[in-house]
Amino acid sequence: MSTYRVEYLSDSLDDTEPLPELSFEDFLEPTSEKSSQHMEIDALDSEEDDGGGDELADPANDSLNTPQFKKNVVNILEDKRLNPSGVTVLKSHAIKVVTAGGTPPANAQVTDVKILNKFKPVPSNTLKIGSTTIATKSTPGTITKTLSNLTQIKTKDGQVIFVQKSVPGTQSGTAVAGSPSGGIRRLVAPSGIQKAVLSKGVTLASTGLVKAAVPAKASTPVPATAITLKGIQPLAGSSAKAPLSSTPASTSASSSLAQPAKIQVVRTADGKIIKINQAGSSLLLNAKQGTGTTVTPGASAASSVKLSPSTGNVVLSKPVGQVVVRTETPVKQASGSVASTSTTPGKMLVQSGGKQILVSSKNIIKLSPNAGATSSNTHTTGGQTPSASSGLHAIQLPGKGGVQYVRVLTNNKSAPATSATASVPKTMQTQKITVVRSPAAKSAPATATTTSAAAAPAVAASKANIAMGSTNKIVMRTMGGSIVPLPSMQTLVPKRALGASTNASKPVSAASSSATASGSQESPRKHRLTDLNMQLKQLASASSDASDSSDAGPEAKKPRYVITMQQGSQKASQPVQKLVNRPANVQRVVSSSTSPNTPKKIYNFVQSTGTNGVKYMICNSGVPQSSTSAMRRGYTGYVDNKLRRPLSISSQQHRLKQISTPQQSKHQQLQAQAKQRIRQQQLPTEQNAPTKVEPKLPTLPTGLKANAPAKPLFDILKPPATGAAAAVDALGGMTSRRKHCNCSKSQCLKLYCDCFANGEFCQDCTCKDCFNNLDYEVERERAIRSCLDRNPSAFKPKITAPNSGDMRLHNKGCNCKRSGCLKNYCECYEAKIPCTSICKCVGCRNMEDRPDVDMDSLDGLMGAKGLPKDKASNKQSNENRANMYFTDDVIEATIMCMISRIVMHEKQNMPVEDTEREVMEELGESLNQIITFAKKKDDTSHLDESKTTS
DNA sequence: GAGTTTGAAACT
DNA sequence: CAGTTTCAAACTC
Repeated sequence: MSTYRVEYLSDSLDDTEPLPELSFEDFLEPTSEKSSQHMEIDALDSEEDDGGGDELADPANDSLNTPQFKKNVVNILEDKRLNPSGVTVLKSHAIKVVTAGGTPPANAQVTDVKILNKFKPVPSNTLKIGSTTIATKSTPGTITKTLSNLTQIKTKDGQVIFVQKSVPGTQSGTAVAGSPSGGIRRLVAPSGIQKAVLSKGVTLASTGLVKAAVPAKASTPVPATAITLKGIQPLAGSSAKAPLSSTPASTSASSSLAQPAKIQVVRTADGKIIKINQAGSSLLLNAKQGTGTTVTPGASAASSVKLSPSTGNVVLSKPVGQVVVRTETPVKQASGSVASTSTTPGKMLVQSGGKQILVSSKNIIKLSPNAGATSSNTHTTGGQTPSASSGLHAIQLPGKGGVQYVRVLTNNKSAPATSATASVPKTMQTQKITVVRSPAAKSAPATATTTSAAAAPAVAASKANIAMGSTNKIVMRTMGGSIVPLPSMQTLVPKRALGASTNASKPVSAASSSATASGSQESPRKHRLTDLNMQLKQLASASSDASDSSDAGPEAKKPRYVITMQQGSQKASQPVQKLVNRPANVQRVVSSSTSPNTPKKIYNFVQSTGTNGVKYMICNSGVPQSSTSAMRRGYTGYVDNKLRRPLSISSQQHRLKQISTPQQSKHQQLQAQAKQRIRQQQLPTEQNAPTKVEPKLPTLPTGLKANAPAKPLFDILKPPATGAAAAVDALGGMTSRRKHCNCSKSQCLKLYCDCFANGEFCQDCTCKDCFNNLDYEVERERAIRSCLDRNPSAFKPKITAPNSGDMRLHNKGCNCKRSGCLKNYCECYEAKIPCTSICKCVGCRNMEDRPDVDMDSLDGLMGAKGLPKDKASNKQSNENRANMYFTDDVIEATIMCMISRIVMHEKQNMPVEDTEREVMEELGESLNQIITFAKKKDDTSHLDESKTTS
């Protein structure tokens, strides 16, 4: 397929990759109808389906290691936590609107309108349209007067900008300043106002024209008069253009355009289509760059829109229609959902063809399912609005939404421009907006989170996310320059034992007592980690390779701190222009070990796409593995191997493939490369036959590895194959799977097979008729799916710690009858955990206090020694104590401190080594503080207790 | 290494 | 959900 499908964070995407496709469904408000509608759309567009469409509906499939591209999801800034102060605008999404006519100051006056999902804060330089502040603090200009709904802002340099303020209950707050009369609206960028960013917007070509239709009156379906806005300047554009002649008399006083607008609004011959080409930095609507998705200036609509039905994504293969900015008088919709010309107050309605996108919240663009319900525009297929057929989109700027401009490309292709829209009655037409990341804006993808347009739930979730304010979110910029949202503490805390908290706690535990194995690390986190890892794989910087554990050899034994983080997104604080992608998402920070004796620890900063919103994962590995014996069914050491599940792997692989191989044509190539990689892996393994230890971390599907320039997190985390270190699992300190499977009848496609169960490809196994390899990926995927059908949790870890600090427990419990749970037949025993009440075993002897059972770790730190069945109740107190000091705030603060260091160093272009060192130092300091505090607290509490007792 | 035992997974 | 079968690892010799 020509279009890229992005399932994961766009950060990982190459700069050259187009922005993820957006479907209108993505913008729709979560409604029960969506799914159905979506499905319909998919069906309609099935021809364009990449073949992955069937998977869309099945969330579980995400985990599958399927070559298919399931989701055409564009993640846009979802789940991102923005730095309040930081500029969250993605450069790629940013569109600069330069008003014409102004006297260009030295600096090109570019007004950026930001439509950021969940991005609340607008940088000082940014102009908020809508209720939000228009004039940034930097702008010297002041609001001189207000015309009706328009506010005239005079910039310091004398430029005047008219901004229509949102009127409560109305769709005011138009980003575009216009003459009150409804004539030409001219945006004059105040000097202070720097940029208008369209997060999901349509790309404006440098030369492209932006046509603004100003309906004579609100609710007029068809803009009575189209107004062409000149002066839209691509980010890169420098030349200013004179205001369009077509524009009605502009009342706006702003005579001076900022600078010669590079962005040109081109009106097509018929006047319907406006092409906007982006000069280098501008956004492209089409997923593929250079495929004609970009709107080329000129009459002919250059951009094509593709609809990817299967995924629900519609790629706009057809020429991009005009972008019409309509400033309609607010009209209330009968139903909020239905897009009519009138938009609900505070909402922005974007109309394209017969489709409308309603931007309900500031950052949300919603497509009203019922295009034609109220507004005539909705169904106008080409007829009424020439643009409809041509893909003309009207954009209404709501009031306070803060969303200013939206580029919308109609999907002409998938649905015949006119007929399709009309034919599809009430179901919203699944036009999809392909947002192409501008080359300049590399970081944008990072912020965008992918959501499967096809999957209704996913859409809803995405919407929900979008709807949600980003206020709570914290976005940290990683060293790579990517924005890394911090996990919500809710997500982190509960499982912090595994995640960041685990890491944080580890040092403490080590200091206070014996280092506790983080064997309880939960699979979910690992999944996220793996997913992220996979996603980030391609981004890994070559430079970081040096620190790669795989290569480390001797280094592996050293205490190691690995910090992986995504890169590529712009810094939150930095202006859009400065955003630069960095190749490596995952970076490992090898701490100059403060103490050589400290256990190896790997910290991973990972942004996960998990629904829970966990963005960061900090995994501590390197806990001395206590268990040397391989565990049956893949349970080894502290962490069962099943943490590494095909689910995550598959999904990762899948995603990676999608990312790395935007085009399926590359798939085979990837496979070939992957195979070669496998061979290469095998070779060393064989050479190292004595240990014959596989890395505990699930071997990544080869396909995933193919494109990754840098090693994925897994690879990074992998202990060196050589030496005892090899046996240590980075994540859990587990020994790697000691044996290879010997399956003879299951073809290694059932959970009988440890390899399969662990999400690994068979490698160096003695199995027969093995299908657990890339050669039979289809079968493998089918098997995975089958397993998931039977048991959605089939690939989830069997042994987890319910809570941080909890002892690991078998989720299902064993069912032993004859072994007394004292042989490795017993999964509990094999995992070296005592049986619990969950178990159905008979004659269980796998109780507490078994010397051979390793119950250390946090439990040990807390004084908990194992958790027998009857003592499960005691866990709580221990947990409480464990959590006492590692509160969410503490953890988050620690993480933030570390990240802040990274950010700071990055800004200062400091050497990575220094950054690593300081980050580790920061961590150490934080831990020391925590420990100190904890000690004081304990002392105090003891004193209090003694007093009380006395 | 062959055979047995065992219990999870798969199936009915 | 329970019973049975299948399966591969664990175990024994």
